[in-house]
Amino acid sequence: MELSNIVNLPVSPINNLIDRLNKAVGDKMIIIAGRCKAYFDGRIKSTLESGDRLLVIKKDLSIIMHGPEGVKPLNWQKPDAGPIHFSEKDSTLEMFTRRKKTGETLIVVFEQIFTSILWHALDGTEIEIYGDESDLVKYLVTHPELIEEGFKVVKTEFQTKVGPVDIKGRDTKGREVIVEVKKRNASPADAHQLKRYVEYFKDTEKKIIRAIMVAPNFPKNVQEYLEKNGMSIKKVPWSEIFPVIQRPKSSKLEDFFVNKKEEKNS
Amino acid sequence: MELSNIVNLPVSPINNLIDRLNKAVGDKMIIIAGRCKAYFDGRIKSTLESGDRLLVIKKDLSIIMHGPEGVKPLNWQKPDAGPIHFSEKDSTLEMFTRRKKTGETLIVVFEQIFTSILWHALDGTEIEIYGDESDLVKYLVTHPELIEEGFKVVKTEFQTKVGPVDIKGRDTKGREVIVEVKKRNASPADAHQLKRYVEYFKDTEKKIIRAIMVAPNFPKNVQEYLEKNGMSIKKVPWSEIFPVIQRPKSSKLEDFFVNKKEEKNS
DNA sequence: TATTGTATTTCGCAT
DNA sequence: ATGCGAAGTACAATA
Repeated sequence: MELSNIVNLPVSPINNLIDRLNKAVGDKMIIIAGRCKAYFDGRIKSTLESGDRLLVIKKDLSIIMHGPEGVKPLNWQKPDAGPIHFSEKDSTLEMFTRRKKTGETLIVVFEQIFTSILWHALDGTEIEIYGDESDLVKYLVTHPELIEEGFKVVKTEFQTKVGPVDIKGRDTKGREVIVEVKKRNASPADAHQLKRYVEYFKDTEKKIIRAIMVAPNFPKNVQEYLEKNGMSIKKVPWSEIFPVIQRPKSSKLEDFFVNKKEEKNS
Repeated sequence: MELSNIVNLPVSPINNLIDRLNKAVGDKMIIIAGRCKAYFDGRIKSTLESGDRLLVIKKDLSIIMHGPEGVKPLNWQKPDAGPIHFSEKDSTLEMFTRRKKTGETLIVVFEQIFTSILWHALDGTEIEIYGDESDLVKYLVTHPELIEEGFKVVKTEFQTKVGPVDIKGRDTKGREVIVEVKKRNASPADAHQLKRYVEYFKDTEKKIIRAIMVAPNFPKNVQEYLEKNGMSIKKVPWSEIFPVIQRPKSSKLEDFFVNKKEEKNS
């Protein structure tokens, strides 16, 4: 990877700054720390009174403006915001952008600029994630006993008219079973959704089918609703199966599963 | 508002840098542009191979790490991430934080630092937003004919045992009506929720009550479900009522409504 | 403090 | 494109 270069821009004279900012748009990452107001109009309108903000314009023309607190930006624009233009307005620096298609408009007016940086930042490799719901299904497929003793997986993650089914299988008595996998505690809506699956199979395919909901925990009313309607519950503590680590070692899902199996066999 | 101060930190000697970073944690906004790897472990795990990143640590101990593209951070931590500590590891700068309660861990290892900034950024006034769901309800209250000819509002945004009700009112025949307001197209879940309200009133208060769902549009299946279950639909094109503007003029919801009324009267 | 519901949700997938 | 559910959702309001 070649070396990135970075420039700390002098903020005055302002004409020179504006010129360099406009030239950097779409090419370098632009970082401006300053005091500004902002106006957004799109699906909603918002105005932001004067305050200290960190404005970042990336080379894909996405815009992010952060205040002193919180993870969520105060204003933003998704990539390809539209032409971004800097100009001087009454000795302030104004950034204007308007997305043609949607009319979303973001205007930022800097009264003061504390520092400004242009950075030719380069992509690294992509992020890898595991532990999402699809991974939970994959994990259950390799550990079907977690669902029920003797459970046999037949099919996973397929579509039906009433929605996607996580796992279909058979129990020890050969009965058909559908399994709904939840990463978080089961909600009433989840329970109702599962019931709709069962009714779908009963109504349209004339099949009585068992249903098991897998989740780390079940609120009492949800558990009652499920059991009252002939469905089963199975608690699976995902947080223990996908535990937090002290220090990073392996990043691949496969490696993680291998480790888990070794632990089991040892 | 007092003047913010900002410091562009020399990145070497590294010991001095680490010292100043650790002292700034929780006090100043820390901005680091550099090449780094990152490791996160929490509800999911993620690893991020080496690349150019912008790391921001705010005074509320929220952490945001951005790559060269996109609005969404590559890694982040919500406020009060836990103790954040910088240290030297084999001539790299390592940031480590672990949230005690959840075990969420984020480690960032900088191989190179291009620039580093400490900024005593100050809060401005809060953002004002309008056009959110609560504003839609307020708008309907001042324009009840949009719901139904002759509709009279009785009560808005109040709680019931089955959840919040947007608007309660009476129709021309004096019948009680509840109105569910949606900013986006109505979903099956929305329809089901509204049905639960009706059933709640029927079961627990022994009242037959009408229900109207307001949304910009209704997918066919949702419309069928609603009408089959005795509920009404009303299309309200919010995008035309809250249009995008060309240039910001007024920011207050009240002003906007005033303008709308003037337009109507003229 | 825990739960609930909105969001310029965003994001991804299937239709 | 549209619809629908999940998200390391984030965040505010509420019980």
